[in-house]
Amino acid sequence: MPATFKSLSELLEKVEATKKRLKIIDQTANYLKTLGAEEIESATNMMVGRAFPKYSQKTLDVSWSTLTRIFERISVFDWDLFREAMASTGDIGSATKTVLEQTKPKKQTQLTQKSLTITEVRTTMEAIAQAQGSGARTKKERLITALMSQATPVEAKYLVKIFTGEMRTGLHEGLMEQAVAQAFDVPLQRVQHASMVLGDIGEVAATIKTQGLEGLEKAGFSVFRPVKLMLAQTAQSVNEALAEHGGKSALEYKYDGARVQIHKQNGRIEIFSRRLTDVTESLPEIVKIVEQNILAQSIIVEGEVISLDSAGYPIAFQHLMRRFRRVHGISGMAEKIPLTLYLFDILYLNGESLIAQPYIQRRQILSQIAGEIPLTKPNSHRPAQTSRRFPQRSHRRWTRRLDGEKTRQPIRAWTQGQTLAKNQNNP
DNA sequence: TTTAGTTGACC
DNA sequence: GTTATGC
DNA sequence: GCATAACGGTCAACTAAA
Repeated sequence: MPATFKSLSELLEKVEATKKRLKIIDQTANYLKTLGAEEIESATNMMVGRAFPKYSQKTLDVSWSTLTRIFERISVFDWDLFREAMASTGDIGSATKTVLEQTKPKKQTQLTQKSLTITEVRTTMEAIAQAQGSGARTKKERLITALMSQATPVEAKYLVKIFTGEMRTGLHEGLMEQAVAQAFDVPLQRVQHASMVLGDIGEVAATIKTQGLEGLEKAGFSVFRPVKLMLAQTAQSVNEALAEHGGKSALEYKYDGARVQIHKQNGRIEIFSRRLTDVTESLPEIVKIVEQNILAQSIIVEGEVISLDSAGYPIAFQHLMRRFRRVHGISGMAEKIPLTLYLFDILYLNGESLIAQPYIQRRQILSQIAGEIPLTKPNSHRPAQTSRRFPQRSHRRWTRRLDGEKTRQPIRAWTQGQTLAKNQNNP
């Protein structure tokens, strides 16, 4: 029997009620066990506040403003009560529930009405994401209205939370990985690895559900499926970071640009942003650079895209931003704001994952396959001198805006000081 | 055709 | 990206 | 101590309204 959205809402109510992480994991794990193969990916993503898998390019394009109009239409929305509830909980979803509980809907809801299933909610959300072009707003609103009028106040609360992307239940992706591991009695490390290479924890849950531990062990990088990135952590000082690494550290300059993940196979190239958005179309010259330089058959590399002005200095980040996600006037802007790529890591090469390889090894392989593409500049000092010699503060300088006006704001320049990425696989 | 409002995304 | 907060 | 939630500033796309 398909799981109801009500069951998911009730689980999240229990999760929200506690701050104890072990309890959250326990309750979530027990709930995951009750789900079927066809709904577990949707449910898992909804629980962590996503309508779709992390790697998915779909967006709902719905937020609080749209929801407000809808609630005004389907019920007598008590704004004083809403404000009061917002003040006490600070949570839009909770406030919505409070209001809906105390207001009578305009339309009579049938007591015998069949309750929403998780799969139905996903299907409607697909349709909402699909609605584009003229009349899209109306269509989205109609679909949301249909969903909301079938929902109880508690369900509406979590629909709102998913729409706005603000869950505030304490059940975040890290805990969900633990819950999945516990529910299916598989090693946490396996789950975490699969979550990284598959780019989505919901997909991991579905894989285990249908293929068991065996399926999990088979999970590996797949070209054109964006990978969950390893994020850097900041330290108070260079010495603190060096200590964290336990003796062996590599230092590189961190460029104030945009991080990209580049996939290539059989001549096809795709570029993803930090949040796994496909930005290939916006960056034609980066595609060209990769095409001309990286000859490997299949590859996943990471780099930083920055823009240099005519004098060879990097421009301020806000100018660079105008290139990303742009779909109009790309070639014109490409002339005004030309982009440069610096590579800093390689995750996958010709069918082999490289993340278990030490940093030195990966860097070596990267330099061999990069062609003329520069790598991020490494530190060249000896360890004893590192702390003293490596730049620890931003270089500040004046820059010119693209329109020629001189800006008064100093910008973060070429070197931003040390940032030492703690590599979970190779500390 | 222009302007305003909304949304999402990057650091 | 930075800062605040709760285990 | 650690991980995450919550926040800020800026920009472009998109749809609806003027």
